[in-house]
Amino acid sequence: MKESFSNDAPPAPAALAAKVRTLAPSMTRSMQRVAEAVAADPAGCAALTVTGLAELTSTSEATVVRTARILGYPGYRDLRLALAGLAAQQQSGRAPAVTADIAVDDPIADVVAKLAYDEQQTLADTAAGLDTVQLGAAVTALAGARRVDVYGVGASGLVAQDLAQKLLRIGQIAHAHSDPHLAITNAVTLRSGDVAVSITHSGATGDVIEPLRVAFEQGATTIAITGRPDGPVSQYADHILTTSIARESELRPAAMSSRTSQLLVVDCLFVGVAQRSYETAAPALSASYEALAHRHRAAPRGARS
Amino acid sequence: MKESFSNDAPPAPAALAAKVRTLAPSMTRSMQRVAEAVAADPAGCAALTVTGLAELTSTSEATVVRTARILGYPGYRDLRLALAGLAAQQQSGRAPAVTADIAVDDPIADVVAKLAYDEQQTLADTAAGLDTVQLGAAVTALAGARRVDVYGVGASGLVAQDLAQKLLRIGQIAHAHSDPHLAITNAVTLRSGDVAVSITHSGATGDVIEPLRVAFEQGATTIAITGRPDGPVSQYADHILTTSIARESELRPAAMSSRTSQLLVVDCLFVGVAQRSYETAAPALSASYEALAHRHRAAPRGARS
DNA sequence: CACCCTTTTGAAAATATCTTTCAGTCGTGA
DNA sequence: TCACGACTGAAAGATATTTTCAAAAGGGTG
Repeated sequence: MKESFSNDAPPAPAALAAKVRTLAPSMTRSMQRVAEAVAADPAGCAALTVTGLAELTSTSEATVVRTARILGYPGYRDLRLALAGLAAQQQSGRAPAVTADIAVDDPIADVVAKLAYDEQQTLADTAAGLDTVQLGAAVTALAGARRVDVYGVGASGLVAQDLAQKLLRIGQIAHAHSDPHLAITNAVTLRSGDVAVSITHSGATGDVIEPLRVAFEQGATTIAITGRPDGPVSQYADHILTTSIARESELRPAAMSSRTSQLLVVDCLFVGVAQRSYETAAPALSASYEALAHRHRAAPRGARS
Repeated sequence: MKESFSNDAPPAPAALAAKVRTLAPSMTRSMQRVAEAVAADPAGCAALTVTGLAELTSTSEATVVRTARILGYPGYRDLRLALAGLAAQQQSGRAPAVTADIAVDDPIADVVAKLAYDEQQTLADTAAGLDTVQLGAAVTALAGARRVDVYGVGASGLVAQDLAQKLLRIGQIAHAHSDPHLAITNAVTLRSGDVAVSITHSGATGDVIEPLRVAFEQGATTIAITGRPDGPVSQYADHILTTSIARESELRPAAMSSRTSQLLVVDCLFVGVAQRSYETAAPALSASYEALAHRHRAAPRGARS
C-alpha cells in the first residue's frame, strides 16, 4: 500500500537492480551505461565520485546526475549513499554462519571470524543450558561462605584463579589451587559454612575431584563446574553447574570453548554474589579500583611522540 | 616511529560503535560529542552534511572532520558512506539487544542472559576491530620466535598464562610473568628473534610496560594486546592488537569484557601460530593430550548412585 | 539530399560540500 | 600569575556536485 519501489517517496534502500531494470527503457543510451555500472557493482561505484563514474562509463558528470535522478534520488550524492548501504547489506547478507571448521590454510581473517563465531555460539549454548536454580543455590552458598576454595588444573586452573580473584575483589576470602596436594591439604581444613568449587571440563579430573571429595566429607558446601554433569566429580557436588561442550578439532582444542563457557559461569556466579552482598561489595570494588589507579600512568592524549 | 595506531587498512564497515568506544578516550570533548552522535544514530548522521553534523553537535566542521580522521576514515565523506552502510545493516539486522545494564535486583536468569549477551557483543566488536594485518605480523613473529615472554598482571595475568600455556602445547618456549621484577629480569636476556607480549587493558600499566620496553631495547619483537592503542604501551610495541572496550558498570567491571576480548585475541594468535607450524604443532598437541589422558578416570555412566 | 526540429550529450560555470589553515580561547602546571 | 600547549571554530582554500547551455546526434519531412 504505502509505496511501491517506484521513485517517488523515499530514495529506496535495496531494490536497486530491479529499479534499474524497470526504468532502463525510459533512459537514454549513456544513462543506461551508468545504470548498468551501478547495478553491476554497487560497492565499487559507491567509492567513485561523479567524475570517476562518468569516466568509467565514458559519459559526463551531467549524465551521471541525470541517471541518479531517474533512479529516484535527488542527486548523485544520495545515490552514492544508497549504494554504500546496499553494498554493506550485500556484504553482511553473505556468510551468515561460519560453520566450517578452521583449516590449516585459512587466511587469518577467517580464523578471527570463525573463532569469534564459535565462541559466541558457545556462550549462547552455555547460557541456554545453565540451570538457574542450581546457579541460584550456588550463589547463595558462595555469598554466605566464610571461606571459598577453588580447584582447577590446566586450562581450568586459570578459570579457578579468575573466580578467586573476583571474589577477593568483593571482600570474600577465596583461594585458587592448582597444586592437587596443596589443594587437599587445604580442603582438610574446610568445614560447614565453607564452600569448595571444582572446575573440570571432563568431569573426571582426579586432581580436582579429590580435594572436592575431602571438602564434601568435611561438611563444606561443594560446587562443580563441569561439562559432564554425569561425570565422577558430581558425586561430591552439592550444586552442579553445566558448561557447554562444543565440538573440537585439531586446531581448536576443547580447552578453548570450555574455557569460554566456564568463564561465563564464573562471571554469573560473581555477579550473583556481588548482588547479594551489594552493601559490602560495591565499596570493596571501588576501593580496589582506587588502590590500583596509581599503577597506571596517566595516559596522555598524544602518547606517541 | 613505529607507525600509526589506527587500523589503517580498510575503513571498517560495521564495528563503529566499538571503535567509538575504543577511541573515545583519546578524543577531545567536542570530538566525543561528534562520535557519540554518530554512534547513537548512524542513519540520521549519514543524512547530514559536515555543516549539519557540526551544528547538531554544536561544534565546527573542522572538529567533525577531525573526528572522522580519528575513527580511521580519510575524511568526513568516507565516514558518511560507512555510516550509510552501517545504517543499512542495522536496518536489515534488527538487533534484539538486551542493552539494559545489570541491576542489583535482577533475577539470576536475567543476569545470565545479560552477561552472555554482553560477552557475545564484546566478541563481535573485538573481531570486527582487530587489524588482521597486525595480527598476521604478530603471528609470523610468534611462529618464528626462539622464545616467547608474556607479561600481564591482575586479570590480564591470567590471559598471559593462557597464551603461554597454549604456546607451550605446540612446542614453543613460552613463559608468562606476572611478577614485574622477574619479568624485567627475564626481559633483559631477550634478543633479536625472541618475542615479548604485553597484555594490558588500560595500555598504561607500568608493570607490564617496563618489561616490554626492556625487551624492545634488547631487539626482541614486541607485541601489545591492549584496549588503548594510543596508550604508553604502544611506544614499545612493534605490533599492536586492539581489544574492544565495552561499557562497564558497577556490577560489571571492565575486567570482565576486557578479558573476553583479550582471550579472543590470544586464541587467534594461537591458532595462527599453530597453522604456521602445523607440522610440529599437530603432533605436539596430540602428545600433550595423550599424556594427560591417564589423569582422567574413565567417566562411569551413572556415577551418582 | 538538404533542412529543421527534437533529443541527447558533455564542457564549463555555478554552487554546495568538504578540507585545511590559522589565530583566538581555554585549561594546566610551574 | 604567567607561560605553554592543547582545543576549537571562523574563514580561506580545495573538491565534488549540480546546473546551464550550446553543440552534436538522431530522425523525420519537403
